[in-house]
Amino acid sequence: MAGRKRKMLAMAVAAAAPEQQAHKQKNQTEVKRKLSPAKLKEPVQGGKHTPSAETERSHYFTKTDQQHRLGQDFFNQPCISLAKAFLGKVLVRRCEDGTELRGRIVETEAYLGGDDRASHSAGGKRTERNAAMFMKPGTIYVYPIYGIYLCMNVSSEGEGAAVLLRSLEPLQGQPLMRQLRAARRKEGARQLKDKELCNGPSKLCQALNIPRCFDRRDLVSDPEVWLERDPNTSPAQPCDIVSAPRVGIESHGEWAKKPWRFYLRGHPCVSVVNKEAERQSQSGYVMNALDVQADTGQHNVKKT
DNA sequence: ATCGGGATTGCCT
DNA sequence: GGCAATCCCGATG
Repeated sequence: MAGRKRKMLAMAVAAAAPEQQAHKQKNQTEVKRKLSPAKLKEPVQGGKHTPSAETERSHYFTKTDQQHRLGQDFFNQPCISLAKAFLGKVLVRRCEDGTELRGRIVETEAYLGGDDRASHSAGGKRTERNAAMFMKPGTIYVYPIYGIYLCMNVSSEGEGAAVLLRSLEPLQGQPLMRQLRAARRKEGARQLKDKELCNGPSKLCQALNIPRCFDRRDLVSDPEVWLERDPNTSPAQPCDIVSAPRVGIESHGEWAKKPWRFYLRGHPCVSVVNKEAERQSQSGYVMNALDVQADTGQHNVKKT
């Protein structure tokens, strides 16, 4: 089952995407070690290159930072719609030292306000904790769970509605992700596979170093965390998306059954596979997303 | 001031 | 596959 080639169509993706014009270019000048977007070759040697060189040789010094960043328009959609639209998009975390961590979103859950009893904002309930759910679309909602973990959401349109990010496919910065994740694990535990780095809502917070204080930050404008489209991947088709009941909320009866968890069919980084839901929708598309990670997985096993 | 539960994870059997 | 870990937040008195 090994070496299938990445199959995603590299065709025109460029269509209907409003480009949020970048904010400050200041990143440009203070870059210490910027990584090439496509490859992940050696970090650039010390700060020897000049800003003008960056501008000229855009191949090596692309400012992908802001180029592919998703703007306010993207987040301005209803919760369920946004939860699906997230699939395939790339979450980026720019760390203190300039290191950028990237992961492709492969699993989400929609939590509506109002009637949705499983939501923190059920019945319009508004507290200090969930205030971010009521803020403008694109606002990050980070909350602690079970005393030890964090979960990251993004507010959408709709009063009190937000999307939970449940898993990512690691794309860049896996060594640091592994380091961050290992901090919590038993000493001497086996090394995590790449696909295990971000396959869960709290795991991805650890791997991308998303702290509680990121609560209420704005994905549209924040310099340390944002969302971008992947220029090499076409948007997920409906047949690639599995809709299943959300996990971990079975105490909420009726509402626990709503199929508001969404994930890329066959993707190895999905935290919980629901075969029943996959049967119910359709089969025969299974190959697509599978190949993507088979590729990445092998890729990353070899260390940098 | 106290109490109970939780949108999970990792280790152990 | 079961279950403990761990503590913040919100509800209640």
